[in-house]
Amino acid sequence: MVMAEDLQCLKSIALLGGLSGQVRVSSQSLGKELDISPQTASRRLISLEAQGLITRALRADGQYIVITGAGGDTLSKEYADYRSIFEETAGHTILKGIVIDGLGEGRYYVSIPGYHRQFVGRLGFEPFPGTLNIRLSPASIGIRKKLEGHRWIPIEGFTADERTFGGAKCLPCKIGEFPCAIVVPGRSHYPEDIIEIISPAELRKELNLRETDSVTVEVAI
Amino acid sequence: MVMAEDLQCLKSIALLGGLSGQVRVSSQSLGKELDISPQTASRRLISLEAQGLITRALRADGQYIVITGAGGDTLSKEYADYRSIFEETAGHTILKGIVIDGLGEGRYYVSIPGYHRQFVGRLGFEPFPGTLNIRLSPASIGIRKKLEGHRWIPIEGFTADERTFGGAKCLPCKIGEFPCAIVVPGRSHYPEDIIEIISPAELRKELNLRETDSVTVEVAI
DNA sequence: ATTACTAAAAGACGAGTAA
DNA sequence: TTTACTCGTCTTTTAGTAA
Repeated sequence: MVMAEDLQCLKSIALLGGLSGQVRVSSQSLGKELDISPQTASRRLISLEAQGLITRALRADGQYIVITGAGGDTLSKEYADYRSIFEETAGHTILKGIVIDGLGEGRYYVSIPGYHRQFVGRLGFEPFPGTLNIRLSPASIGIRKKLEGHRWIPIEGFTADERTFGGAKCLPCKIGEFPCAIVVPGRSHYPEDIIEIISPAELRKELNLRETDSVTVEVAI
Repeated sequence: MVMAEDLQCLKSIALLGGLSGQVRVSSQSLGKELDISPQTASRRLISLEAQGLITRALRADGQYIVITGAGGDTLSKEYADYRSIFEETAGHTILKGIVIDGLGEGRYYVSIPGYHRQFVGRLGFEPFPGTLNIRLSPASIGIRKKLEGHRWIPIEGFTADERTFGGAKCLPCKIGEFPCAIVVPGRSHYPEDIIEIISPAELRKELNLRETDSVTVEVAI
């Protein structure tokens, strides 16, 4: 991983136009920009070059710098991070994670008529009796939080056979081409890194998913 | 200015959802994420809190962190930097700089009939006899480089009175509500931090500009 | 498991300097 | 003016430890 200071330095060069072509930079000018000494600035440039992030052409009056492909990639990744912090990806949000084994609870709940009826009526599909459990990647946990503000479909709680069944909420989504929904129980303190998916298809079979396989869930905005 | 490492740390918290609400972070998990020791991670969090960029609620099992408004602003500035590196601002590009005194050359050249005729014909306005010279800010120098790929309007060179006059190119733009054009001489090695503006209006007078006043030039894409 | 201290080790910084 | 070295200083890091 590129060190934070090097990245900061690379960004400055990019702002000066280093991605579009040669930029004249001196240790002093760069130092002023970043509030560091010219010596340190010089060292940073040497370091960036050693990492293959920039190429330098030294002249008497300074150095002409171009950001390499690798350097551009580095910046681009950083940019993607910021985009995922501030924007929802145009039109859809992506959650990534790995398949984990559920506790078999999903299978039980989905088959209870009081829930089943609501799933069919409000989601528009007949859920396969079972859920796909996904452990989200750290970054996806953050993205998932933003989904809280979306239009979740409520599943009402009810009483049957002298037992109370709690409410829940669903968010329609897709895995590959399969329509799905994220289901979150209403009250209980649900772990934030895990989501449960229901779908009319048996996703594990259809997508040939095993434990620890990675999956991508797409939520339309 | 926020230190590069602190910023990196703040970004990680944002990716985990710290902008939308509380995030549970431990020194260890953060350390793993950033490839630093838990001790250092702990120190970073303390530092971020001291700078008012996050608030922390310590519990036995870790700490619950929220990014403050100031923290969000910091990230937002960074995001803006990356946007200006990778995107052209939607619909228009902004160059900023300060007014500097020209050498009076502009006045001379604009009044030469061979040029004057072309300006009128190709730019659609009769230029005031004089140019506004602007020294671009460091960041704008980078942005200006991207403009190289735009559709510049050529001004042909010619010979008159046994003298050759070199070609140039123009890029229509606006300062405030005044239509203008950036003029760049064809051959000569023109300093990259300076642009020359022509306009039908006497901009210095109309906009009450004096030396070192800052100006914003808007180029439509 | 945590956080966060102290103290030793490592590493970065910038002044000075040469080219 | 530059770059980039050396070197002494100071900061940062991490191990160890306590709570």
